[in-house]
Amino acid sequence: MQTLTPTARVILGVLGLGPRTGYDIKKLTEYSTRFFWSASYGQLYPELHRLEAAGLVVSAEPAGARRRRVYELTDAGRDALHEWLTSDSLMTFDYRDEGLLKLFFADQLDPEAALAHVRRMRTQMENILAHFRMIADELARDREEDPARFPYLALDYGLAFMEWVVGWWAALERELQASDGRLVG
Amino acid sequence: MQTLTPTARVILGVLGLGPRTGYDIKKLTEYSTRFFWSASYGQLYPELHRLEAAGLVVSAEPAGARRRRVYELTDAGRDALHEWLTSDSLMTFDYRDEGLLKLFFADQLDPEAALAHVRRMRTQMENILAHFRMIADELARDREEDPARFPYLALDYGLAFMEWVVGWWAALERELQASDGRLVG
DNA sequence: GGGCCCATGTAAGTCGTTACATGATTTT
DNA sequence: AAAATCATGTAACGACTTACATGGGCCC
Repeated sequence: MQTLTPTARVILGVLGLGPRTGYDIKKLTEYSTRFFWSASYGQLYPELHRLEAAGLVVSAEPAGARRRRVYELTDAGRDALHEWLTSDSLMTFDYRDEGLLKLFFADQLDPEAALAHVRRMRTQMENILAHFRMIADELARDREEDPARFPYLALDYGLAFMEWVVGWWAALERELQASDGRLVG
Repeated sequence: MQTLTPTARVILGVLGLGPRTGYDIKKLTEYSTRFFWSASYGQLYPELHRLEAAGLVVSAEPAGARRRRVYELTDAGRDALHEWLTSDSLMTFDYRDEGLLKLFFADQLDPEAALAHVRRMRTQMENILAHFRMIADELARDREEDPARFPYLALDYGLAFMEWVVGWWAALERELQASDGRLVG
């Protein structure tokens, strides 16, 4: 059995929750896994076709006015999903942060410009955090009727992570401000 | 002036520190920015050619036995670098974490399998952290003669980040262990 | 009737990694 | 003499995003 492509992993995971259209999958990931695992239409639809050809999912076109194709897992698909979830091979862990790259080179800037960069970065991270909190608040409302547990843990990770990030940049900002102050005053 | 490609950003940043060969740039990033901004030969060499054609860098082939091409910034290149470092457009911030994706779907596993996943993830993150500490220790030795300041801040970020990550997974592991214990005992 | 959401798909372009090919020099 | 390191490059492949094309249904 060959390894699932990156996009196949989200697809199977989502279909494990129940039958969905490609559109449904996109919307769900947009709202939940997007921060740590996104999927775009350009990947999603072709991958659904490949998965069906490989026998891991089947689709049905329910009667109804609107053209739509609902996918669900086959037994083989469920096996592949379980195999992926429990396999202990190395898991993808990618991090790319342009703000950190600029910081790395900030010796090439004068102190005010470096401080300005740190401030910009702190602001940008605060915006992402604010967006996160909005989503968290929206989800908190449905939580009582939702039997799922782990999605909230993933959300907690995102929230706590962004809080940590904002804290790190804010602390650096204070530090640089203090040393700038000493130079000027 | 058009935006620099992702790889061009590291290249100009590194060349801002002084003349380097493509090989030098690779090695330096391998040891430092790799965690948050990597560069492979397949991107590096072609991009160096493009940057030279665009007039942002110039190369020289120094006399010597070994075939090598040393690049350095032109004035235009230095301008482009400064422009990038001080621009306030949105900075790339990508995060992809397969362990978190699996956690998101962990309601589909039985409690022991979910706990096993969390344990695996904690272990994997601990290994990355250990690798980080090794690099940090090596760098700490040269630090006294090194006038640079900001690269060490970026390293600190990486270290502190990985510590936070390990802490998060370890805490979750304890939590799940406790609730498993209640079910079993 | 207009605007929004549902819904599927493709094409083009960008970005990136891996593996390979090649060969010189230095170190052990 | 062998192994490691210096050094440059390309080809093939994989993954992803964006923009576009198309059209139906729902709600105000």
